[in-house]
Amino acid sequence: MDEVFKALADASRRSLLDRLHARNGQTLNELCEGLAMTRQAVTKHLVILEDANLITTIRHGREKLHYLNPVPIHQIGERWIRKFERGKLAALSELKRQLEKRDE
Amino acid sequence: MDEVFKALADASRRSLLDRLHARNGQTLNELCEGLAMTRQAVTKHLVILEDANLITTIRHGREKLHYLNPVPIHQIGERWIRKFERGKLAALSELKRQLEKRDE
DNA sequence: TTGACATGCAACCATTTAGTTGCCTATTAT
DNA sequence: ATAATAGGCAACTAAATGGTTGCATGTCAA
Repeated sequence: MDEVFKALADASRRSLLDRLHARNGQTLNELCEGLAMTRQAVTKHLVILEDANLITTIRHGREKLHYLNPVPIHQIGERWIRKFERGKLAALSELKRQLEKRDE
Repeated sequence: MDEVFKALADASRRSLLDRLHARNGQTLNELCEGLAMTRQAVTKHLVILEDANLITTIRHGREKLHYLNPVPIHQIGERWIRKFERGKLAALSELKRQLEKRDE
């Protein structure tokens, strides 16, 4: 879980996930196109994404295809985000109450 | 948005958010209790969380109370997580198809 | 079979990050 | 008034991070 959060912390990596979301199964070179970064830098990002299980790769001859794995993202939504959303309204009204109390 | 992802990338900071979720409105010293970290380290984490708008603070005499702001977390769920969940089933079946194709 | 293409590996570098220590300031309680 | 308490500021450090360059390897096409 920590690996996933760390992987998502970088804007370049999130953008790579966006690209794969737009078109799944791209090669390394395809993912490099238009980025202000060397191929090796992109490779490193992809390795981090793969270690976090956010993408899966398949060698196809001399090319490597990258596929999005949406499961970890979903899990973050389920196990983390939702927990905070449950208490959302309660937390906000509590905050409001305290803010008003400050001016007494 | 980037600030929020960066803020969430650290396990200590996520744990601080958890603590506030369990009990809102804690002081700095309360948040330090039981942590293997100096008070100053915790302060730094709290500043990062505050800059990312994940918490709000109120000075109350000589103490500083910390309140959770669930809005940015909710936004990540809305603007980011959900986007990937939409294509989830499609992506998985596509992945399955490709994995099977590999063995041809 | 040989050249071009797609990717991998490793060493190196600058910056950011997470943490520390030491000292200072403001508020409260005795 | 003064001691204890709650927190703030700044300088420093070690390790992690994001990037580079140079070279090596494996695969495909002419």
